[in-house]
Amino acid sequence: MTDFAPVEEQMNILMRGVEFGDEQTRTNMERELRLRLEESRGEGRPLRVYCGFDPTSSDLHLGHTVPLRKLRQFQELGHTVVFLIGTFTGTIGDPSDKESARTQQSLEEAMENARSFTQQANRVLDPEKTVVDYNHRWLSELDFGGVIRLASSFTVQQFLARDNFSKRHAKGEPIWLHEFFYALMQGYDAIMLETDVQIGGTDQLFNLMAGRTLMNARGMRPQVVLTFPILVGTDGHRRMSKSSGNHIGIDEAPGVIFTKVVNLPDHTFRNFAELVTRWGQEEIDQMLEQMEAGALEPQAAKRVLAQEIVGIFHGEEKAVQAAVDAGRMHEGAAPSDAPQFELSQEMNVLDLMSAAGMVRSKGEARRLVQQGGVRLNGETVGDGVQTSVSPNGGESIIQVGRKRFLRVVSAE
RNA sequence: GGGCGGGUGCCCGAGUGGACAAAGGGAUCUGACUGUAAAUCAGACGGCUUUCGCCUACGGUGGUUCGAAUCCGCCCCCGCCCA
Repeated sequence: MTDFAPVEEQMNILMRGVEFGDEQTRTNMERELRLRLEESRGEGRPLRVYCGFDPTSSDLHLGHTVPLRKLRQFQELGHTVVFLIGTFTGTIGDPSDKESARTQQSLEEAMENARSFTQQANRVLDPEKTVVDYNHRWLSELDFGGVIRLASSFTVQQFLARDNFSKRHAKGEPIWLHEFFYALMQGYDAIMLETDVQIGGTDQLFNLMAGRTLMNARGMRPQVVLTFPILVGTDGHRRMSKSSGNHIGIDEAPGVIFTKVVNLPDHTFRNFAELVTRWGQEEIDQMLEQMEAGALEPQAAKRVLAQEIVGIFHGEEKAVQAAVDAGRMHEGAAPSDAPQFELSQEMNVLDLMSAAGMVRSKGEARRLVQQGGVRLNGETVGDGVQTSVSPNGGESIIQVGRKRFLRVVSAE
């Protein structure tokens, strides 16, 4: 039998970073969680905690790591964590993201994505203590009568009250009927998993609450829900997501993550520091104060942040290297992880850029040269056709703009 | 089922027979400036091509026309209102 830490000690860790946007909800959830922890400790029974993830892409980004790290905390306190992959929900399309409201994937695609997804999640979770499950297992078994019974717990008004739907309704944008079922599906997940706690982003509050409603309707004890602030993307405003193209993937190269973090708008510092670093609150507040007072350059602060984030996913060594590379790039030198191209015959700069995949088309390469954006060994290329590189055994560096580098070496 | 309004490039959106690879904005990229940022300014922004030019593109398809994103037929899809 597991020995659990004192309840207040657990509460301290678990409630950190939790945000509901509503005081009453917070008070209620805090009370319910405390009660469950007390029971858990008394009975020596771990709580079942879950969070669902959409396998819409095969890569995890920093936004995903926020709930993952909370799951990790539950694991470390001895509770059972279910990493649920929305293999079925993914085939429906997520209404929280208007772009993907209609994109529906096949189960095969979802399973395929789920594989690398899980692998990446294991960098944050403790694989030994994680139960991985897939919701198509029960959702695809549900018959129409079952769906209707779930639906009968809600009114249309309840759904229309949801921000996401009411906005689209007001603007005359499509709201698909199947999107309503998304909440039902998530709620059904909670029922089937018999969860004690479900966590998610604040944008998921409605869905998590729907789970409570459904559990209640079934005579089950409603799950405790904990929600977390949304991590913004590299644009500094919209929620981080791959489809918005403002994501920072945890599987991206150290140098890429480092650069993306340093280039974040200053005002996102708190958001990132609180949600994706291992730093304590005091430490973060102190940095913010120093920045406020002008004692700490935001740029320098973001470099520290970048190194911390790279360190979390790639280790300290890579993080230091990324910082060094960033410095080199600033001076116009190629970073250590610059892609390499093996040249076997003399080529002009345009063909070379195109062959190496630095540009989408030769037209783009031509334009970049015209705009003075291409340098060969530090010298701006004036004519992409006249300037060529030959495989003479040495190394040449082609640079596009400030951050795209290519090492050209001779093929054997 | 009926009436009306729509479907345009990565996104939003103008364009209702030739001057349209298609206004404008956003996103993105390059240059200047700068804190490797933001803001600002300048330029670029379908593909091939040194240039001329050619090809592909305005929901789909078939027409009309010397010529269509623009007109006509059929089909698919969305919104609003009525039932």
